Amino acid sequence: MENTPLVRKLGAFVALSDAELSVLQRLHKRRRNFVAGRDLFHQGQSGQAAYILASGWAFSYKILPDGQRQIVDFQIPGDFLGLRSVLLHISDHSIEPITNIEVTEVLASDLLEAFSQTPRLATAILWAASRDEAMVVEHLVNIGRRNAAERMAHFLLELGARLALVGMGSRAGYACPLTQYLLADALGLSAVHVNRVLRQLRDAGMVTFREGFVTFDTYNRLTEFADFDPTYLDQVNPLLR
Amino acid sequence: MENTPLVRKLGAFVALSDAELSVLQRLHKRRRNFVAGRDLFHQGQSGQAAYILASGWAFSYKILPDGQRQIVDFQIPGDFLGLRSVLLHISDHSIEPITNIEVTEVLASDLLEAFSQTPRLATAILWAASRDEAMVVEHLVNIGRRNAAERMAHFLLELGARLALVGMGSRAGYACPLTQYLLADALGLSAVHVNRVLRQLRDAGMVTFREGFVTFDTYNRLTEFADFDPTYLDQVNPLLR
DNA sequence: CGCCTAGTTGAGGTAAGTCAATTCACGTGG
DNA sequence: CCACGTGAATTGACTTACCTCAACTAGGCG
Repeated sequence: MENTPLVRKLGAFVALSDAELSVLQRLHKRRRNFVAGRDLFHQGQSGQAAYILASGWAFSYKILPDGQRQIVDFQIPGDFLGLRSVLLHISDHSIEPITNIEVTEVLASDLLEAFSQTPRLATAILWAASRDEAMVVEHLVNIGRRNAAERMAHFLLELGARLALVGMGSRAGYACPLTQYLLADALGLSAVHVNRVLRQLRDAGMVTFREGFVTFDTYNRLTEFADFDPTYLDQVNPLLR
Repeated sequence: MENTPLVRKLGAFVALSDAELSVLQRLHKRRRNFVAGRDLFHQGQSGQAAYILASGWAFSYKILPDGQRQIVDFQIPGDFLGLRSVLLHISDHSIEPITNIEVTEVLASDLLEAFSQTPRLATAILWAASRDEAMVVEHLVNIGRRNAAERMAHFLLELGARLALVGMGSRAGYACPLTQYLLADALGLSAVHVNRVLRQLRDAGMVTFREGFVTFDTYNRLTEFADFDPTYLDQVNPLLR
């Protein structure tokens, strides 16, 4: 019973007691499904519930008035969807499933109430939110100061490391349902240039992204090229005991 | 006694009881001063304490191995310094004061202990952290999808709105100690281009940044040009009562 | 007085964007 | 079964936003 995605995720941050686990269990109200391509919620909407992604892929993004899109992050199983929206009581971004997805719903009211019963839970959530923020910061550095090829390499490595943490990837590579258009909007590039950069990395013998699979040809050379340091992703042993 | 920067900030998020206020008071251990230009802490260092900025300006940044710098955000009075570092137990970024600054120190251990005494405090901190994250997300959109002039305009407006919240600015403008080099590293531009863009905005009659003062010449035209929507900054009335 | 930092401007280079055409896989309907 | 449309990937030709290098000015300070 303890092996829901949420328990696994938070357990990595804070050692949870039986009492805390049972509070956590009661948070999972409903299991829901959403189809690929239809927004879970939209920027400007007020956030009533957050979700934990159980299976499938999604992405969070913002749309500019001229129609341009910036993807903030991709979500993989175990990740929160819309946690910030719940806390700020308004969504500053939209979330769209890439594949069909399964999620478990967490109501805002339940979450806040759970905090008062088990403060350590609040600490765990705060930890998870901080890790999410650290990822966004790394994306900022990526887009702000790296060129297109380094950016792509860094992105593919980060995604691989995150997938490896949930058993969906390794140093060899991983299955990846992202299109070049999605990559473009995540990396602040044009789709055409994404294509050229992928070819460049492939020709250089570093990574190959073909037909839904990312293959790391020379992992070490790639990490050096991209200046990839996975520290910010590490789920160390529980820090609160 | 209730009017420390931290109390003001958190009180905007969560209505705090007398008991909670007194816990909060005890958090403020020491008042410290740091001089301009010397790092408060450095990336890779383990975070033992966070600070609340009482006066002066600072910025958080990351350095790449080739010496390039990406500034993640600027901190003004009332902002946290290194909150994420404390929670992740390791700093993923550095912080440097721009001016001489005064801060109050909050020890990590005290903060976590306070959570267990007053869970609503944890909620308030989580709120504050979410707002910080929302700002970083907006910076990501800014750098990823806006051109240099829009980026600059958006940045100056955001800073103005934040300063207005703490009584240090208005729609007319504000005092601003940032150099063009700092702006460049925050916006992912070169210092030379920052100079040109500032001239362009000045010539267009939208903003003037001269000798440490930002003056909004035509506030409405500027917000439209930059697509600036301050929702993500708004400190609405306390949501938890 | 001379050095240093911040700002300013010009000339020329380049990384990445735009526009456009082609291919391929897939699904859908006549 | 084939015609057709649609979305994704690919590649070429051309444009451009921003960068780099470089020179010069002005203020602050030992």
